[in-house]
Amino acid sequence: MKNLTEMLKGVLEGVVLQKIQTGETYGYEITRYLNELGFDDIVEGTVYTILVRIEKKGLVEVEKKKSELGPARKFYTLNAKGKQELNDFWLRWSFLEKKMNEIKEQRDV
Amino acid sequence: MKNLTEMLKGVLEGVVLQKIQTGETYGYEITRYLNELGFDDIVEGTVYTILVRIEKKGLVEVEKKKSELGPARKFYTLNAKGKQELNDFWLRWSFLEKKMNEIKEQRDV
DNA sequence: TTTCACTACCTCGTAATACTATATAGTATT
DNA sequence: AATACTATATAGTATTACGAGGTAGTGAAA
Repeated sequence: MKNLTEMLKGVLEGVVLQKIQTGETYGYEITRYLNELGFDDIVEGTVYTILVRIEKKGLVEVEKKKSELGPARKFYTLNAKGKQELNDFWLRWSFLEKKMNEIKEQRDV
Repeated sequence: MKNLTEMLKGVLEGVVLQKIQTGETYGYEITRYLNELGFDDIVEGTVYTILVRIEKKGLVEVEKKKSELGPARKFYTLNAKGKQELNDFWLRWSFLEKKMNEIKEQRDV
């Protein structure tokens, strides 16, 4: 999907938090997940930026583990604050989704 | 709704375009509309920057008309390019909404 | 053994966008 | 005269995703 960049602002971080909550994961894997999901244009740089940010915000715990395939991986897990933030994120999303549907209905009026 | 700012990026412009398509309107009225809809924190400055932007992009026609209540109003209407852009906007939104629902379903898995 | 592919992380600079704050001005009411 | 409401405008700021590049480990092919 083209021109999605601006629409992803304020959304992508929540998606990453959700992915982490679903199960311990790391940057490279998150990028692959997003690409497979259909967010083709999301590159590693974008994901790492988000990971640095959520770590600075204190939303995650980080653990470095060796990989058999390459360099060590940095695994992320949500802490209490991260779970709270994820919950708030979905509340924001639901609000927006509801409002957008109200607006959308005027489309063919 | 708090902390909605980032999530509105890439969305608000589309909402404004939709409002204009629904019927000839102007900045002050658009701001009131958004506030009534539940986007309480959106102020006039935000709307006017969007209006300047979509005019520069050539998505709208502008007509100045006198008002009985105050200074003259600048009325906006969508042109062909604006209608195309609005259509593209809803396609982007639908894509994102669909993907977000897929992601959201993992929440309680 | 060296070259390539894949895995994996990191960071600087840029563009786009919403918001803050402030200014200007017309009309009506008190 | 002062206030409230209507109405437009813009310069500066913060946040965010992205582009472009760099570093490094492992294993397979050349």
